[in-house]
Amino acid sequence: MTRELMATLSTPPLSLPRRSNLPTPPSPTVNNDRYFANHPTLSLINQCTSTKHLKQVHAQMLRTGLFFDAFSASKLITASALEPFSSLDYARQVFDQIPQPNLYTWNIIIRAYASSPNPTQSLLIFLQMLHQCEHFPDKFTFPFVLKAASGLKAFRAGRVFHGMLIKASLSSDLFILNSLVHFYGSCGDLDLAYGVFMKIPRKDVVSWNSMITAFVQGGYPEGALELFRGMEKENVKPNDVTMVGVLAACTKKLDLEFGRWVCSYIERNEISVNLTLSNAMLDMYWKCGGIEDAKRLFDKMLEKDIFSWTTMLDGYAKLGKYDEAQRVFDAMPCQDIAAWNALISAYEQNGKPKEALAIFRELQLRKDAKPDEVTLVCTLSASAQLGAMDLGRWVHVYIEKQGINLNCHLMTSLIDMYTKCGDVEKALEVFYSVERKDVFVWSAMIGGLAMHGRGRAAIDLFSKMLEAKVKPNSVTFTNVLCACSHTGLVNEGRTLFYQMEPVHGVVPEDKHYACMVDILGRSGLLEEAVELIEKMPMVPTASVWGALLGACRLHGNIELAEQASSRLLELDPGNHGAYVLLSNIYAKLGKWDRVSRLRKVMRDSGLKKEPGCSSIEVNGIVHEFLAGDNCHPLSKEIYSKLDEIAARLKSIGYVPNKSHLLQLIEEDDMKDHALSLHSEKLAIAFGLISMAPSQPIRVVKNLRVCGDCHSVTKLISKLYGREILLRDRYRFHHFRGGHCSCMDYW
DNA sequence: ATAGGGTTAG
Repeated sequence: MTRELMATLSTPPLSLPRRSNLPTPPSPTVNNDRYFANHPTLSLINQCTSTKHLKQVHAQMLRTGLFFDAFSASKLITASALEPFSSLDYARQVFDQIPQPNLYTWNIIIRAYASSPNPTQSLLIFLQMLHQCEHFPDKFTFPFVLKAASGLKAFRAGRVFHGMLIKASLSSDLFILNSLVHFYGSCGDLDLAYGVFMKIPRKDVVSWNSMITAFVQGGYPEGALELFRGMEKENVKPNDVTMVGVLAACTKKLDLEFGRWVCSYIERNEISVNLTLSNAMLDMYWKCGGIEDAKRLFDKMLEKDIFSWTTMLDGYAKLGKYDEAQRVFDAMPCQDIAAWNALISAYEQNGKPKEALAIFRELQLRKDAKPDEVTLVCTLSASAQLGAMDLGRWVHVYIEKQGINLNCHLMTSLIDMYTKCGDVEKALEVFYSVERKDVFVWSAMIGGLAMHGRGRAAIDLFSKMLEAKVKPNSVTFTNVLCACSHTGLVNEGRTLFYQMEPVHGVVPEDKHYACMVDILGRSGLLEEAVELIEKMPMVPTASVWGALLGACRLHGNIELAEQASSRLLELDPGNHGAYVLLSNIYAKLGKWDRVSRLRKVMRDSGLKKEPGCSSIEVNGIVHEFLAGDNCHPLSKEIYSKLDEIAARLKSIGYVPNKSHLLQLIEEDDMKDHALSLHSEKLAIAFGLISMAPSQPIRVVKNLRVCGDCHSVTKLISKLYGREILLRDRYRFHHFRGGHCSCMDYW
C-alpha cells in the first residue's frame, strides 16, 4: 500500500485547474460525470486501511485538484464515512470542504450519521441539504433520515418526512414504505405503522418483519403472532429476523410452550440460526421459565457474545441465584456496564438494596465500566428503598457533574428517591426544573405527594398534568387515588374513579378498586365499599379485601371484618396481615378469647410474621434495627435513652396503649417489654443521640407503624423539639411539635 | 456508487 501510495504521490499533477484558479465552482454532477472513475488515485482509496492513509490521499487529491471533481470527492467521503476504521468527524471535515456536494455525497453523509451515536447530525445535514442542494432528496435519502428519526424517536420530524416523500411521489417505494413502518413503530404509534403497512401492495419479508417488531415493541405481542400467521397465508417465507421478532413476542407473553414450538419451527424450516437468533431464543427460555432449555442452549452455542453472557447472568440473578450469577459474571470475557447493571438491578428488584449498593461501590472501585443511566436508576431506586438520602443526593450530584442526560427515567427515579427519603420539596425542585416530562415523571410526583399526605397538592398536580396534555395511565390513577385515600378526600376520589374510563380511557384494574374501597372504607362508608366490591367486573383480589379489612379495623366492624378476612385468606392463605388486622379488631373491642384463638391458629399453621425492621441513615451509613435488637455498638446508650424517654413520657401522664401489643409481638414473654422494643423506637432513640438537634430524624420502617409508636413519636417530637420523618409500609408520617402530618388518619 | 427489519441491563 505504502509503496503504491508513494508512487501515486509522485505522479505529476493533473491538468485539471485547481479550485483556487477556478472562476466558478465546477458544476454539480449527478451520476454522469465519471471522467475520473478509473483514475489511479481513486483505486487507492479502496485500499486504504486507516484514516491516516485516507488523509494522505486527500492531500494528494487537493494538490492535484482531483478533489474538486464531484465523483472523486464522493469516493473519498464514502471511504471516510463508512469504512470500519473511519472517523465520522474526519468525514465531516472532508464533506465541509466540498464546494457543491452532489446528491450521492449528501446521502452518504446523512446515512453515516443516521447510524451513528448522534443521529441528530443526520437531520441537521438533511436540513442543510434542503437549503443548499439544488436537487430534491431522492429515494435513497428518505430511508436514511427515517432511520435517524427512528433512533431519536423524533415523531414530528418523521411526519414531515412522510409528507415530503408523498409530494415527491416516492410513496410507492418499498424501501421507503418499510422505513416508514419501522419509524412509526419506533415512535410507538402502532396505528400509523399499521396504516402504512396495510397500504403496501407487495409486502416483502422486511415489511412483515418491521410490523411484527413494531407490535412486539409496542407491547402487543398477540398482534405480532397474528402477523406471523398472516405471512404464511400470503406465502412470504419468514427469515431469521422474523423469528427474532416472534420469539420476542413469546417472551413478552411468557409463553414457554409456544416459544418451544417456535424453536422447533426454526429447525423444521431450516431458518439459519445466527448469533442474534440464538440470543433471542436464550432470552425467551429464561424469561418464560425454561431454565434447563436455556442452559442446554448456552452450552451448545459455538459462538457467544456479550448479549449471550448478559442474558445468562441476568437470568440467574433475577431468580435470586446470586452465586451462579456471580460465576457467569466472572467467566464473561469482559464485563461491560450491562453486566454490572444486571447484577445491581437483580438485587434492587429482589428487595436487596444493600447488596445492590455494594455492587455499585465495587463498580466504582474497579472503574472498568462507567455507570450509565440504567446503573443510576437502579442505584437511586436502592437508595429510595433504604431511605438513604445521603447516597441518593450523591448520585444526583454525580449525574450533574458527569453531565449525564437527565432523561425521564432518571427524573422519575430522582423524584421517587427524594420523596421516599422524605424530602418532597427537593423532589418538587427536580420536577419543576425540567420542561419535558412524561407520564411516569408526573405520576411519580403525584405519588410522592400522596405518600406525604398532601392530597390536595396531588390532585392539583393531576389537573396540571391534564392541562399539559399528558395522558394519565393506570399508575397515575393508582397514585392520585392513593392521595385521596391518605387525605380522606372521598368526593374527589369518587369523581376521579368514575371518570377513569369514560373521560380518560383507562380501564379500572383491581388495584384501583382496592384504592377506592380504601377511600370509602376509611371514611366509614363501608356499605358503599361493599357495593363497589360486588359490582367489580373481575374477581376481587386480596388487596381489595385487605382494604376492606383495614377499614373494618378503623371502624370496629367485626362481622364485616370476619367476612373480609376469610375471603382474603382464601385467596392468600399466607397473608399474615389479615391475622394481624383481625386480631387488632378483636383486641380493640376487648374480645381477648378470640384473640388467643386466632393466635393459636397462626401458631398451628406455622405462619411467621415478617420481623419489624427500621433503618436510619446517619452520615451516609445506614443503621438497621430489629425489634428488641441489641446488636448495635451503641446499644447501651440507645436503651438508656429509651429509659429516659419512658420516664419523661410517664411524668406527663402517658399510658401505653395495650391493644397495639398484639400487632407485632410473637412470643408472649416479650409482651412486657414489647412496647419499648419496637424497632422504630430504637432507631429514633439512636437518631436522638447521634444527630445534631437541627437535623431531622428520618426513619424507614418495613411494616405499618403501630398506634402506640405513633403516639409516642408525636410526644417525642414535642418533648425534644425534633422533627421526625417516619416512613412506614404505606406512607410518611411527619412529626413536628406533637402533631403528625397524617392527622392520625392512616 | 447509496437503501429497509433483529438480541442484554431500567
